[in-house]
Amino acid sequence: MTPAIAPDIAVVPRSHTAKRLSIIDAAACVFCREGFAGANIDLIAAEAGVSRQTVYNHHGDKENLLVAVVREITERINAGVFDTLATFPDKPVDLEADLVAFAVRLNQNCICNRDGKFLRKLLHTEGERYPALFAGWREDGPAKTWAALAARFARLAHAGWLEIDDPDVAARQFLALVNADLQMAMIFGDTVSEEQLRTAATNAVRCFLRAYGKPRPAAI
Amino acid sequence: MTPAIAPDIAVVPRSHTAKRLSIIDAAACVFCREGFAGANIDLIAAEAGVSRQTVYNHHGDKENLLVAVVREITERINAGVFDTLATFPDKPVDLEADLVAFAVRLNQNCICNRDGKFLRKLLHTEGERYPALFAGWREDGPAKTWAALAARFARLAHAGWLEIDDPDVAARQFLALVNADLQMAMIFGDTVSEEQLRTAATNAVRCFLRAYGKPRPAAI
Amino acid sequence: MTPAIAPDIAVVPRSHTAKRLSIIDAAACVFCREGFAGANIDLIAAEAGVSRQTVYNHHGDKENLLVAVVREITERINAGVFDTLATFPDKPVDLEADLVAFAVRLNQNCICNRDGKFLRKLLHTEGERYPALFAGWREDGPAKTWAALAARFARLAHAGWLEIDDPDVAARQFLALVNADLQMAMIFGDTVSEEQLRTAATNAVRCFLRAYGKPRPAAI
Amino acid sequence: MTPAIAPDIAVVPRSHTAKRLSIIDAAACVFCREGFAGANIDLIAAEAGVSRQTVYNHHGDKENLLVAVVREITERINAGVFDTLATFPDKPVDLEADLVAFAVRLNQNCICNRDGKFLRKLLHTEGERYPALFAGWREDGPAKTWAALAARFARLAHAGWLEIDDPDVAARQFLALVNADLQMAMIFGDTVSEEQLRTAATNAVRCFLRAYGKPRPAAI
DNA sequence: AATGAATGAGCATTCATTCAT
DNA sequence: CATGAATGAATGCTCATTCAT
Repeated sequence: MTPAIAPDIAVVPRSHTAKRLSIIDAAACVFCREGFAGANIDLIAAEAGVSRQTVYNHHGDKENLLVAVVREITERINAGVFDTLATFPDKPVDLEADLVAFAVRLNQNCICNRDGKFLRKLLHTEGERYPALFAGWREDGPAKTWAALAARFARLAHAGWLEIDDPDVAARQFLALVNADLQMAMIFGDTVSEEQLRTAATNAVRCFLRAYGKPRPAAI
Repeated sequence: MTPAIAPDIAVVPRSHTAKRLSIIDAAACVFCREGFAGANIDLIAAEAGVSRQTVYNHHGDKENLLVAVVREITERINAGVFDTLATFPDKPVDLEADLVAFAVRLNQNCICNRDGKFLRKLLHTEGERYPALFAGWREDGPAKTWAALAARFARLAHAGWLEIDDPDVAARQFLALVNADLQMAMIFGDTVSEEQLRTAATNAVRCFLRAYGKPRPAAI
Repeated sequence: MTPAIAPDIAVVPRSHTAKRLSIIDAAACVFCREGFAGANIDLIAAEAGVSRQTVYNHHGDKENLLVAVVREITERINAGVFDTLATFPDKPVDLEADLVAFAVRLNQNCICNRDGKFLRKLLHTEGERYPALFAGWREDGPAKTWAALAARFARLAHAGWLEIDDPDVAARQFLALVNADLQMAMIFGDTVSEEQLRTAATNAVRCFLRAYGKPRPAAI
Repeated sequence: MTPAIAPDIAVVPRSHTAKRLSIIDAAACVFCREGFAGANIDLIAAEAGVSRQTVYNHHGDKENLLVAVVREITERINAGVFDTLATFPDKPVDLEADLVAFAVRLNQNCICNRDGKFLRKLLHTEGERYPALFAGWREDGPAKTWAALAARFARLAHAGWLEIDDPDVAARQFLALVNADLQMAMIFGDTVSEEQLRTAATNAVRCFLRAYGKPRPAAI
């Protein structure tokens, strides 16, 4: 009955973790759609494919479940943002093209994807009521990613690609520009095409470079 | 029962309209704080200083009340935006200073005030679920205000103050930049100081002008 | 619309108070039958002939309802005990007969009646879990009634009818004897006949007088 | 699976019976604390140090478990009472001292101990609802112990130590007096000191002997 | 228009009980 | 025998909505 192959050792925990994850995903989905108060635990359970009891066994409480969801999502988002930040064009060939590609990745992987949408909605619906819920995210998320992005801009400035007074401000502005054309779509849940992503990124980067770009640095 | 004397005509309707307004204000407040599902009609009634029945007499239904709230708020917001747009510096003296003042007004009167916050929250919490609710706003709001702002930019460009390819894009970018520094504060309901408003506007306008400004047009 | 006759003035409050009382009575009944945990608020409401909401409007909470029940019952019991104490034979003609009559009244009006049964059951089922609930009762009930009864015995002793060392002990013993024959019946909710009451009282008083009675005091 | 060697025979059954007992003890404890309806099988299992399944394996049902608890406790109580009855002073030297010692033992071993408390609570909480549960106890318990005690008193009376009309009544009264001073403490679960026990017993016996004692019989 | 009650639905949560591993 | 999940029924409580006064 118990085969000798290793993977099975992981079977029970896997199903456990898998259930945990599917619960959190379903909960995120329902919380976003209906808000915390409007979310129905039975619906979450059904959407996760588990019984109501399992939800309670795993998370004990609706509020607890929200906490777990926020934690999970913010962790994923943070990880995604840092991954994407790592693709920032430190030694660009064609700065505009590189920044556009970067902006597209940012939108695709962090802002316009499922998790990004969840986080944004949760922030707006519950951010003011449970600030503590998002305190961790603020510290590990924006506080650090904005600084990291600012550092990249500062390096580009130092290398002669950009002309920037305050890299922090520039970083926030870059992100604001990158989102400028997509906000409405995301609020109403419209699906965003690749082309829209690219256009938005291009618009943003062009504006950004008109503001802060320098006539390409002297090549050595 | 309805006497013919004038005073009464004023008294009853006034209190009627006043109640209507206070109900809508209270409802807006509670809907934003608690979300539609979490909002309690008794609480709204209490916060409006009227009885539950009066709420039903006026609006008939929770959903109806939401509709009324959205209508009222979007109307106010739209009016405010157009009022503020009217203060756009068409014939600027000091373009940067004029744009900064404009941006401050925009934030102060349309985006960071009570109604702006309400609309933003409602958009995020209910926008995806009841897109129809906001269809009117989209048409009368962003669609027109963005165009109007784009037209102003186009005129400035034509007058030699700006160098713009696509005024629509520039308008969206201007708005995005104006909000860049304040989003987090607004999500968490922090109070925003005058100075923060001014700094945010200054940052935004500087970036915008670095991107699209021209060495002041030749004065005649 | 408002008739001049007095009774009507009391109509609304009456129904309110009447409902309050019927809720408490029903709750007492159900709490005793099923215990606090087993009591079903819907059942209480039904038994009281009101809607569930009315129960919540009046008492807010299951626990609160229990508190109200205990308060009401202990008040009634205390009042009944003091009323009965007032019938204690201070200047007896036939001491035995007088004490028997007193004991019968005590059992009938305070111990074997509905309220007495309720209080006893609540004491046993919830006394250890919510001692605070009954703190008031202990102070205003036993503490005072025992003392009052002891005082009566002391006076009888002083008048030469009894020979008592410690009136407090005697009072407790009198009560214990009065109940000796009825405990089992009350635990199982058997109905107690008048005759049983009288026999129990007679047995108790005979024992008590054999222990503490004096060969009738010298008549003047 | 079940080896033929003796030790195992002892081990498995022992643990089995031990578990059975610890389940019943835990159940008794929880039933008394929370009442039947409020008792949680998981809690009982945890308190017994076994798994929920084991509880079901042993007793099959919550109601069944209650039956087992009542059976066990009443058996223990009955056994205890008869053991104590066996220590009744049949040929007393100092009747008062002997009866006091007997009363102390009675309280200590049968009434104020864990089982006594459990039985009393169960009687009050479930006695009226499930009279059948306690039918066995009534027959094997009070019916017999009261008779046995009455017989002892009758013998003492015959031997000239007591003067009693109805030994049954005297037996009930003795028990009532013995408990008079401790009821309140037991209802609220207060711990009862040795001294309190002795005082209560002394008070009771003094009263009893004043009522029924005779100037010590002439020694032969 | 306000107040209090009622109705009926909904929902979070608990729990007894069973099943598979 | 333990663990964890599942099922299904309760149950406390809230709430939208209506009605009567």
